[in-house]
Amino acid sequence: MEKEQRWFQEKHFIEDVGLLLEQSGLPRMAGRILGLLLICNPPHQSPSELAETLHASKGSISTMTRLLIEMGLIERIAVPERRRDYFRIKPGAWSQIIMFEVSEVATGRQLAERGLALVENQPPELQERLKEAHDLYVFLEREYPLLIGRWEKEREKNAGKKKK
Amino acid sequence: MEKEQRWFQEKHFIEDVGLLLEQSGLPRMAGRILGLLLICNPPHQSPSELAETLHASKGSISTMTRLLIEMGLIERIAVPERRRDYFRIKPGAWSQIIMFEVSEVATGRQLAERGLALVENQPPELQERLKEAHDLYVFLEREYPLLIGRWEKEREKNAGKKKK
DNA sequence: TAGTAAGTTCAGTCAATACTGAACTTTTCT
DNA sequence: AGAAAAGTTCAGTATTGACTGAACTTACTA
Repeated sequence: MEKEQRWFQEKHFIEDVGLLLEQSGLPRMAGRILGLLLICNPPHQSPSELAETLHASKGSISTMTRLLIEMGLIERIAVPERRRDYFRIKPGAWSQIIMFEVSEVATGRQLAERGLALVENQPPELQERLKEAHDLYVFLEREYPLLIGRWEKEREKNAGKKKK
Repeated sequence: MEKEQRWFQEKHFIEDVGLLLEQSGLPRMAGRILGLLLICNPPHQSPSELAETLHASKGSISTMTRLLIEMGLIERIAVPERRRDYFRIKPGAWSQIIMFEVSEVATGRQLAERGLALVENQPPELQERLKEAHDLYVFLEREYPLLIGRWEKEREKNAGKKKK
C-alpha cells in the first residue's frame, strides 16, 4: 500500500531530525516533535495527537513542548472551534537554533580569556595555543550574527516575489 | 600559598573546557585533556602526566588521546632524549572544531531535502516551514567555510608582525 | 453540574555511555 | 636479558538524564 510506504519515510525523517538536533543538545523527543511539526498536515498538532503519532507518553510531550516553547522554537496557536491549544513551528525557529550556537561561542571566548590570564607569565610562543582559540571565538562572535543577519535580509527581500 | 591558588584556577579552567566541548559532543575527559594542553608548561605532556594531573585512569587517557588524534585536535611529538611519545595541541585545532559544525550543517541540508520530498504535494504555504530550514542550511553550507577561510587568511597575514 | 477527556507534574525506571581497573603488550633501563 | 615502567585493550561499573506511568489538575460536554 502506497500510504504505508509514505508513513515509513516520514517516521524515518522524524527520527533523523531527532538525531540531528540531539547533536545540538536537545532531548531526542524534542527533536522528534520538531520533525513531525515540519511535515504534518495540518501544520498544527495537539499534545494528544503528538503523543499518539510519536508513540510517546503524554508526560514527555508535555515536558518537551514546554521546553520548545521556552526556547522559542514552537508556539501555541488557538484554532477556531477547538478551545484546547495546538502547537506549530514558530517562523524563524531555524535561525533561533543557529543563534544558540552564537551564545556558545560567547562562552568559549570568555573561557579563553580566563585561560589567557593563567598563561600570562609564560613565553609568548606558549600563549599562542590559547590566542588562536581566543582569536577565533572573537572573530565568530562578531561575524556569525552578521552572517545570519545577511541571510534574514536576503530572505525578506525574496519574500515579495512568489517563487515558481 | 600562591601556588595552590593558581592550581585551583587551572583545575577550574580545565573542567570548564571539558564542559564546553561536551556541548559539541566530545566526552568530558577528552575536553579536559585539551584544556590541560592549552595551558600546561611545557606544552607537551606524556600519557602518564595527563593521567596523574587529571586524576584519570591510564585507560581513559589512552582511549581519549586516540580519539583526539583521529579528530585532528592533538598530535604526537617526539621529544629529544625521551623515546616515548608526548602529546600537544595541534595548530589549527580550533578551526578544526568549528569545521565539524560545518559537516553538521551539511547533514541538516540533506535531511531538509528529504523532508521537502515528503511535503511536495502539500500547499506551498505548508512547505514554507521546511523551505526556511533548507534555505538556511544551504546558505550556511556555502558561507560558513568562507567565513573560516577569511579568518585563517587574516590570521596568516598578522603572523608576520609580532604584536605588542 | 457531574462526568469525561485532555494536560501537567513528578517520582521512579531504563538505557546509553564515559570511565575505571585488571590483564596484557610494548618500551626502557641497568 | 630481566625487571620495571609505560601504554593499550576491554569487560564491567557507575552515572547521567530522558522517558514512562500514575496521581492530580484543568478544561470541555451532555
